[in-house]
Amino acid sequence: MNYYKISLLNSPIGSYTYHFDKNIDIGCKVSVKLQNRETFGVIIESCEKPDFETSEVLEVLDEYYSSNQLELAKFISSYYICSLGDALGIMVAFEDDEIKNISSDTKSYENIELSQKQEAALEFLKKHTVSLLFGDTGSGKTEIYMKYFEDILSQNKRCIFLMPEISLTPQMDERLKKHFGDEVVMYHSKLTPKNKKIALEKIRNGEAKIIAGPRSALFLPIKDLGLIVVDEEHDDSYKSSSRPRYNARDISIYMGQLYNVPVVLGSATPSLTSYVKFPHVRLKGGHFSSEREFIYERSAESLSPMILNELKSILDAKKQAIVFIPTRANFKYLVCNDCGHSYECAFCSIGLSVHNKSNALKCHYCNYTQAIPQKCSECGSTTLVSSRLGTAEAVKSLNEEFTDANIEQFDRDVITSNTKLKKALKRFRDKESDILVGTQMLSKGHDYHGVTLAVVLGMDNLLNMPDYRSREKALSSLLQIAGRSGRKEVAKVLVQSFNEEFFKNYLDSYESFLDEEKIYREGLYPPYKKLSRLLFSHKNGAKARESMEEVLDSLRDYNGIEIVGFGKCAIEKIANKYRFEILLRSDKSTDLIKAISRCKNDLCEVDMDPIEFG
DNA sequence: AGCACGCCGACT
DNA sequence: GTCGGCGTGCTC
Repeated sequence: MNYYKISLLNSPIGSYTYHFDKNIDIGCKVSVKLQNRETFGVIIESCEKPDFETSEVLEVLDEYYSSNQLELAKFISSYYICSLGDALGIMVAFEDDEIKNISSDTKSYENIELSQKQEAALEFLKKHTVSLLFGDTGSGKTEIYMKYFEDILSQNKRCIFLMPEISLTPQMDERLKKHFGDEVVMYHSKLTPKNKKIALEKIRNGEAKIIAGPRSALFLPIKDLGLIVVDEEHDDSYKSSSRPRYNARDISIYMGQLYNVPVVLGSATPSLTSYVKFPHVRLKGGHFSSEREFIYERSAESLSPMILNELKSILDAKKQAIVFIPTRANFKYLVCNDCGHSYECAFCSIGLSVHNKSNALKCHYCNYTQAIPQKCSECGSTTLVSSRLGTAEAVKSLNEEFTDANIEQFDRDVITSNTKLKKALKRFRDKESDILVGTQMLSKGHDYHGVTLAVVLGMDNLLNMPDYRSREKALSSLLQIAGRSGRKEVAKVLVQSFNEEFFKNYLDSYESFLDEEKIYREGLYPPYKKLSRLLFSHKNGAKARESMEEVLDSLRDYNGIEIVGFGKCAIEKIANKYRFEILLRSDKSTDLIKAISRCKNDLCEVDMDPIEFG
């Protein structure tokens, strides 16, 4: 009889021992019985007969995880401190199907003309195992990627092309498909089961040469990998916010070493971390040699007369504008003007957002919804005031102001599907709509050729977030939005902020910002220090606190780690669970990992290299 | 993570 | 009496 240590997929428990009469290869996916249910597991190693009773493996499937996948999973499980089963759970297994050897004869593509600068940049990327393509919006990063892809494809190898958000970039999709045809396969969670199956089959049999998608595209059954490109590498959506809380950008670097393939990170506003760690090549200026005029308005957030004036002249000239506001709904808060009572979610310590269209107060964390009250539930006063302008309200006001214009809301309350996204973008491109009012979604990789005015609100809210990256986040947001406009002609960017000095200093040179930010981070924050955040959440607040204190006590015995702070989270309660945290800092991630894996208890959730501090 | 087991309050 | 709430603890 053979005995095997088996990791249970998507289970937090460690590996268990099962037996089987025949030999099973390491990495095979099997089904096993656990308590009363059937679950999937992966053969990790064979072992001696243990001194307890074992169950039999129910079935050996024809799926398997490659040795590279197993090694990657082991790395993820140790670095992000999760079970091997959790790490393997984010991966898609290989199948024993035949690899179609589709003509390795070089397909001919429409020629991409690279400028000399682009050519030089490509040469730079090819010379380094990990490199950063630091190129302004419109400087032609995509052409460089595509040329690099052609090169890898001609060696009959595959490319992974990571993009920030699920299908948020139909333009990128079209562009790649136009050039590479069905050699490009998009893979993301929103695919229908049928399309998912088709995509996976192409990936498994090798027909897919460029596998494009969000962070999960990193873990697909790809053979003969030749290159990983991480576009918009600064984007926060590369960090997973559920277990395992991995960062796909960092995993890409690890995979580059594991698979011995080059990794290219690309961004117009690279993260300080990548800028410090990897050699970069700088591409300045856009194709359209456009200029942008930045205008500042020192004012609290509102659609001020100045903004309305600017928008009016754009509309009069039959041109287009985008308006950025980092807040959804009509307003973020509702407060009684008489007694000061503010409306909070019943289950989260978060203000409820005002959604006039559905006459609802909504919690953006747990989706709790209640009707908008007519009078204060505490004192009966009818003077309830809303604050913090949101996209829906801005659209409403602008519609009242400019009755002839077509103004569209562009956020995830309205753009709920890929189709709606494409349609909204098409209407804007065809000039059926004049102004787009949106959140971060506005800045995610779309080109708006006709836009000559970008209005940017709420930057001070971003800048004042209690987050060591708030400056980086605010400045990069502003630059990303500004980069969306004026792709053909001179454009204005109107920024409403009390922090003109900060933004003005760095707009022309993101690298000078990065260089100064280094000084601020030195000795305190990444990339110079490693951070880890331990989260404890439980319905019973006392329990969560006790659990935190227990871990805190044992952490004090470890050298090489610093306890930066502990206590209630900034958001004390989410979905009726009380939340406590410990923030740790160290020079070396190994010291953090060692201490945490020995001290953590079962309520403790580890967030290595955290980027959210709510 | 699931799922059973077990211990209390509410209802035919 | 039993149905079902969820708190606790185990799963090869």
